[in-house]
Amino acid sequence: MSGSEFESYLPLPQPQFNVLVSLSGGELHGYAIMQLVEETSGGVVRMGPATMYGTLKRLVDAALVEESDRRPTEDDQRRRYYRLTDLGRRVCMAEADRLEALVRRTQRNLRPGLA
Amino acid sequence: MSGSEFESYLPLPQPQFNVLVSLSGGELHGYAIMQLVEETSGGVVRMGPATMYGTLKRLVDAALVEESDRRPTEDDQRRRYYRLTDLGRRVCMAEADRLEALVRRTQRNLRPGLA
DNA sequence: GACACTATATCATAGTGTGATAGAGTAGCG
DNA sequence: CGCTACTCTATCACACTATGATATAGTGTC
Repeated sequence: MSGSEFESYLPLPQPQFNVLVSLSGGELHGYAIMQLVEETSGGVVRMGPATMYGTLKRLVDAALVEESDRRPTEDDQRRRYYRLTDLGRRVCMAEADRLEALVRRTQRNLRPGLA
Repeated sequence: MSGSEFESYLPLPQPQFNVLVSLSGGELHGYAIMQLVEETSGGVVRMGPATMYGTLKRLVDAALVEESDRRPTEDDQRRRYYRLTDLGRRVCMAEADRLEALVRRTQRNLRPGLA
């Protein structure tokens, strides 16, 4: 009837979706995610370390994200890199589709009739 | 630098956005919103009464939604109708724009490279 | 008038989100 | 070097949100 079999993960809490989207562009370490989320949202979405690392932990526990063992040598050794799992990629897309429908409905209802 | 002046309301908690989108199609009573959210999400998003009425209360307190004094005569008298305020309409659009950017980024990053 | 459903409402609790804070590694500089 | 500023991960304590369960009452139908 509906769509994918990932619905049990949906709707994704906002910080989790933000992190998944950030990682959709390639693997990153936590601090970089924090900065990226703030940057790409134009400063609207601010994610402090507590939100960041808590969210990351939940995503790893849910197997949507995994830690990469790769550590580029020229890197700061503290950095821990994370990447999407295949499941995470699919869930992220499913959530994006869900949100897209909401966005379209909003725009259809609200754009034409600006009082 | 950024966009609208509604950023202090963003990001909107998910249930609040769901309610605003539901009301973007016209005024509704609470029970109808509950059903509409579940229907339009294909059953993925389920909003029980506690979430519904709690969310509605917050939206009214924030002046994004207001109760309509109109009561269609043929109606069940218990029903209380709600509608978007002008502010609510703008905030809803701003949130939709924010989400649209995330959705696009996800699709751009994830659609092409389906392993 | 009994029964199923609609409709609003609240409580108690679980689960998330968040600022503050800590502490260690890194980089530059005098 | 020793100082300072910044990066990076991490956790605590608290506030806020979300939710299932439950209550109560109106509506419709047989």
